[in-house]
Parts: sequence; structure tokens; C-alpha cells
Amino acid sequence: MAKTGANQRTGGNRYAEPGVAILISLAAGPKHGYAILEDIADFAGVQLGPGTLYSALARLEERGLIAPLPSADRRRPYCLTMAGRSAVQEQLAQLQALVTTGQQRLVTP
Amino acid sequence: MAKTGANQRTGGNRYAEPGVAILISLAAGPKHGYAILEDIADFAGVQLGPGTLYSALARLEERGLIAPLPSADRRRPYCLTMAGRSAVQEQLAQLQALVTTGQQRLVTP
DNA sequence: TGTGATATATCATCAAGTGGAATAGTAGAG
DNA sequence: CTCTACTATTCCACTTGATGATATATCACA
Repeated sequence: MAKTGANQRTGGNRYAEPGVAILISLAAGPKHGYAILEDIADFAGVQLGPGTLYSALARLEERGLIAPLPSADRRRPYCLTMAGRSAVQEQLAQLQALVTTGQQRLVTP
Repeated sequence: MAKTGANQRTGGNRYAEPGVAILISLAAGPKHGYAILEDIADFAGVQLGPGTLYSALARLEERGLIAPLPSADRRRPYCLTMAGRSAVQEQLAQLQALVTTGQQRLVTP
């Protein structure tokens, strides 16, 4: 396990759980798992393992935040539901508030 | 267990894990656990349980992101280390990037 | 004295994050 | 035509860590 060195002992790398990243990825339009993987690696600089991705997708679907589309090829595309869209908005707002507070505090100790 | 109803089956409410919130709280100056609890409830609107708080503190200390100060009274104050300060900055920057991307995508589908 | 707020420690439980391995289809090189 | 590499998903075992409950101790104050 983990010969990378960059992220060796994970479990501590929960900067932001994959859920939000996936929702953000789908906010740009429907995608299938593998494409989401690449998209996230691109915009967040984090390479998710397949287990992480697909288990998160299952959870998200279970919660009604994303919905499966009819699959062409061997791909299983998903799209954001309205609930999902609301959820991202809400989470982003919360995160933004957190970030703003944090940055204020870092400059005004 | 959980008769609250407001947050009954948690495990799904990881908008942002307590670690960042604690670091942000300490960014405003040294505090002891209980004070951090109140501070976070104030600026993040999240009431952490004692288990969550103190276990997170232990982890953060173990990783060298916070350091214990000599305890007066029965309080155990902590302060942010330099590594901790860097870590918050980094995480906040990452979160900010995530939020920005997310918000762009929500308006430009 | 006893009641409630302050403050911390410890515990068991469980969700979920994680990487690796297995599987399978597809496309291009040779 | 076949070998190989890439695309794509599924399954699995392991580990973190978040969480609420509970226990404990001190202090203020009526």
C-alpha cells in the first residue's frame, strides 16, 4: 500500500470529502464515473481511487442528490438532481463562510 | 442514542470536518476546549459533542498542528503551531478554489 | 448544601473513505 | 487476427475518525 509518498497515510486527507467534489463535477453537466474521476483530478488536483468514487456515487444516489441516466456503452452516467443542486449550493455557501472567517482570523490574530 | 431528531443518524453530515473548524478557532488566539466548542457553535453554527472535540484536538496535537499551553485552572488551552497555521492556510486555499469552481459551474452549466 | 454551568476524559459504535484487485469491453498496433 | 493498453465499473478488506453518551471534577451562587 502507498508507495506514493505524497499522500501515504491517508485518512487524514479529508480536506473536503469526495461528495462535494462529485456534485461540483456533475454541476457542469452529466458525466459517468470515470469522467468524473478525471474531472476532479483536474479541477481539485485529487486523484480519487475507484472505490472512493463509486461508493460515493452510490451514497449520493441513495440520498437523491444525483440520478442515473440511461447508460450507453458500458458507461453509467449520472446527473445532478434538483435536490443535489440545492445541496451543493448550500454546502458551498457554508464552506465559503468558513473560508471567509478563517481568512479573516489569519490576518487579524 | 439520538432522540434529538435534528441530526439523528449522522455520519452523513460531513460538510466540513471538525479539524478545520478547530484550527480556524485557534487562529483567533489560544483557547481551551470548551471555549473552542462555543466559538465553533458561534461562527459555524455547529454544536460539536465533547467526544468529537477532544478526539479531534488529540489528533491535531499528534500531528503537530496545535500545541498545548501550560494549563491554568482546570483548563487545557491550545495554540496553533506554525505548521498548523500553514495547514489552515493551505486548506482554506483549497476550499476556496473548490467553492469558486463550484459556484462558477452552478451558474454556467 | 445542592444545583447548574464549566471543563475534560473515555468509550463503543458505525459510516464512510480508501486503495487494490478483479472484471470486461474497446480500440489501435503489429 | 491477436496482443496490449486504455476505458470503465464492481467488489472487497481495512482503517479513520466522527459522534453521542457517560463519567468525573471544579466552581459560582443562592
